[in-house]
Parts: sequence; C-alpha cells; structure tokens
Amino acid sequence: MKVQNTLSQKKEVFEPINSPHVGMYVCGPTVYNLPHIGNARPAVFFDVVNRYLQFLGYKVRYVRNITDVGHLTDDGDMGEDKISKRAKLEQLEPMEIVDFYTRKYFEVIDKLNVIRPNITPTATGHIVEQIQLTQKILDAGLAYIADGSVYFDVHKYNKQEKYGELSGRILDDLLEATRELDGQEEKRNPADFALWKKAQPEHLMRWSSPWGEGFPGWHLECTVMSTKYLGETFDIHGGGMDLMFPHHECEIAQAKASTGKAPVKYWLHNNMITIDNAKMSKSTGNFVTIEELFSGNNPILAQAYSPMTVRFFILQAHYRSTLDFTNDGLLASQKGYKRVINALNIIKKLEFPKENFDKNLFDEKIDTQIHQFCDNALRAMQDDFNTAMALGQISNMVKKINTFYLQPETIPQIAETTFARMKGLFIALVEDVLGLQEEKNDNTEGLIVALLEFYKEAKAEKNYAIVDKIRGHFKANKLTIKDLKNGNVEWGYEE
RNA sequence: GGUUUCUUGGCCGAGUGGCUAGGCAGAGCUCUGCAAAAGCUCGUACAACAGUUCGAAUCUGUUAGAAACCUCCA
Repeated sequence: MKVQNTLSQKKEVFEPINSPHVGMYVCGPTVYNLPHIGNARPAVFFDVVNRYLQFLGYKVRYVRNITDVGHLTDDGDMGEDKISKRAKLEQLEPMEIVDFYTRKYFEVIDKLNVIRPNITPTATGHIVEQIQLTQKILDAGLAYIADGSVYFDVHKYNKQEKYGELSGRILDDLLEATRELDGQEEKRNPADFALWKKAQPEHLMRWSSPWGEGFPGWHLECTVMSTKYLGETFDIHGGGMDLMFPHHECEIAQAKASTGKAPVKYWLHNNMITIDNAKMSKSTGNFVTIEELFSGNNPILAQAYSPMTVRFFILQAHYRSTLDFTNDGLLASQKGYKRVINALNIIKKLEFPKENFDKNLFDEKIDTQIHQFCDNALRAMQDDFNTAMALGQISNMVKKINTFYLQPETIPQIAETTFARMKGLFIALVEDVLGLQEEKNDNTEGLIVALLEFYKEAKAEKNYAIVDKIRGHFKANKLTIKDLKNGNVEWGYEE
C-alpha cells in the first residue's frame, strides 16, 4: 500500500513501525460549536483508513482527541471571541459547552457510520502531562518563561532542527509574513508559540502550574496524547490540511525538542470542503452543520440528505482534493448510493447455481472483466486510499450484479470462484471498508395504512378470504386491526 | 508577498505517457398492459501557448485563472 506523506510530499510504501500494529492519531474537533460538514470529511476519511487497515489485517490503535481547552479565549488576539461571548451571555460554564458539543459531535458522526476510535482523549484530562512536557522542553533549553507564560523558542529550535519541514516553510520567510498581533510583546519572536499561557483574571479554565495559574497552549495536547497512547514515534498522524501549519508543525517541534525523535512516520492530510465554491469556516458563519444536512433545515440546502448520502458523497472524491458541497452533487450521490445498496442486497441473496447449469456458458472475457473490477478496486485502495476510483469499480460491479440478478441463468458465464470473489469483495468493500450501510426507510405507517385500504375494500366485497389473510399478516407482525363501531378501521399494537 | 495545490465532457468527479473510470442529468433502444427498476447504445472532455516524445489530459516551461494556508478553524 502506498500513502501520500505530507512530510516528504511523495507517495511512500506504507510499512508500519511495529507490524501488524498500527498507531494512528487524528486531530479531532474543538468542541465549541455544532459540528459542520467540514468536520465530517476527516471523520469519514480516516474512518475508512482505519477500516481499510483492519481489512488488510493490521491491528489498529486509533486515537482521536477532543480539544476542550486552549481555544476558548484567544491567545493574543484581543478581538471578539463569539464563543466565550456567547458563553457569557448564556451564563454557561465552559465545560458545559464542551460537554454539550462533544455529545453533539458523537451524535452526528455516529450517524455517518464512523467507527469510534479506540481512545478519545481530552486535553483537560491531560493537564499534568502537558505541564510535564512543557517542563521537559524548558529543561532542553528550547523554551522560555515570560510573565507566567512559557513560549517555545522557534529560533533556537531552528538552529538544531528544521522548523517548517512539514509545510515547506522557511523560518525567515515566516517572520516577514507574520502580522503584528496584539499581546505578543512577551514573545521574543513572532513565530514563537505558547506552551503554557498565563490565565488572565477573567479566564475561566485555569490550572496551577510551576509558572502560575494558566492553561496549556494550542499544540501541546496532541503531542502529549499521541505520545502517551501511541509512543514517541508512531505510524500515522492525520488531520485537515489547514492544521498542517502551524498546528502540526508545532507538534513536530515539540516532540523533537522533548524526545529528539520525529514523532510521526506518515502525515496524512485531507483537503477542505467548500460550499458552492466558497470556503466554509466557523468565523465567516457560512457553515452548514451536519445536523442541518440531515434535516435539510438550512436555506442553502434544497432538501435533506441522509447520512449515507453524505458519506457516499465524501468518498466519491479523493481525500486530497477539495470537495464542493452542492445540491446537485449531493443529489447525484443520493442516487448513486441507493444504486449500490440495492445491488448489495441483491448480491447477498445471489448464489452460484448448485448444479444443472450449462458449462458451455463460461465466457472467459466476462470472467476476466470481473476479476479486473476486483483488482482495480483493490488497487485503488492500495494507492493512497482512492475511494473515488474504488466506487467507480464498484459501480461496474453493480451493473454485472443487476444483470445476473435478472438473468440468473447467465451466472455460469463466470467461474464459481470468480463469482465468490466478486460477492465477497463487493460486500467487504461496501460494508466493511467504505462503511456504507443500508438506510431503511421508515415507511411502516404508510404501508400499514395502504394495507388497511385493501382490507376495507375486501370487506366491502365480502371477500373474507382476503380479509382473513390480511388479518393474519398483521398478527404475524404483532399488530391488530380494529374494526370500530363507527365503521372506521384502525390499527394498533397487539396487546 | 511567501508556502502548498488545483484548472477534465451539461454537472460532479477519477486517471496510467499509447488501451471505455465512474456517478448524475440528457437522447435512443430492449423489456413492459402502462410505468418503474434494470440492461444496452450515444454525445465534442481534458485552461491557453510552446517544448520533450514515435505518441501527452498525463513530463518540462511560460501565461491566464482559482483555492487553501501564512491568524481560531477539519
């Protein structure tokens, strides 16, 4: 398998440090707002990575953090922070916000059929470790204390290591480009970043430390938690491209400063999502939440889109391309998804004929074609998780499956082993790897009412055979038909 | 200004130097009491220019345009 490593900017052969074990860390959400469609992409994509690695037989330990401190009030920026403003307005504890949005996050991400990570650590749960790491970097001489805060000394670090290796930035260029921000006077250098930040009196989340009361810096938690659960060097670190700089760059710096080792072997970054070609972000407020997507309750949306439609839509693009959310695109995915699921249900029931089939039917061309679909689909996944390509091949299989379904007698055009391979792979890819599952329509009520119509008609015609038959079906489903005195017919649960 | 990336048919969206990606929409056909579903067939696609090559959407260069990041964000 090959993966595109942001660090080398090349596709590299994936070789776990400690095969068959794979350690994967993905930056999770900052839980101070409703999860939006931009949160859905990494969640779904890295879920597929997790699933595919397991499909290949690896034992994955998947860690995805919850950032619940460090972003509630800005570092330096004196501008308005809508969240803390709102927290104040609603008189909520920060942890109340955190708890509420964490639950919201899991709620919608679960609906997308994302398997929960093995560990979901929180930043507030690792304050002690973060203090320890800060001390370690101080001891290494790569940080300095300024008025109760601790800053990472990027300049000094850059003399022994290369700061900017992940994002391809050069420190000197960065300095010129960096804007003047408020509250940065304490820093020796604008590129320096906070490891520990002194808490202002109004700051609600605070812990005592050797440097006074404060809270951990933005980048510290990921270094601490990834190291704690996956070791000083682990296999995969994932996240959105926007985290490449400075977040992941700082993580590398923190890790190298404290352990002297590169923390991550393969860096994977998913691209951004746009809405009608405009970038989505929390601050500009043009965002669509995942809940809204499911409910259709947003002016941008023409209708509601089911979780699996959204998942299918995300997987139809390669993860390193930007993905534009449009109604047309989602609608196309809705249909494409249903087509695949219909075929999934069909192939599950479809069997190769036991005997009495015409052995002369065997057609090597078709047989080879099926094998190619299978090979191509697997190759696509092997090549940097090309889910779009894999879905294309699955689509090819769908056609064949539908044909075989309508003309089962033609199944022996392919060998029994070929049939078994396609069946097994199709199900495995769709369900296990891509994580697409059937969404059952909840049309029970409508169907019951329809059946009652027939019941009434049959009764009017005194066709009691049909009447009894319908009653029987209701009973079999633990329902009863109630012929009311006023002539109405209703249904209820069997008591 | 710097860094990274992108520009594919009506829309979305893959792609290897030479062989049909795929989906959606559209047209025609088959099947069908009518439909639907399904299958088959079809449309001019690869930003522009130049170069490398027997051959390039795929490599190189130039130009134009776009995006993300450089500041909290997945």
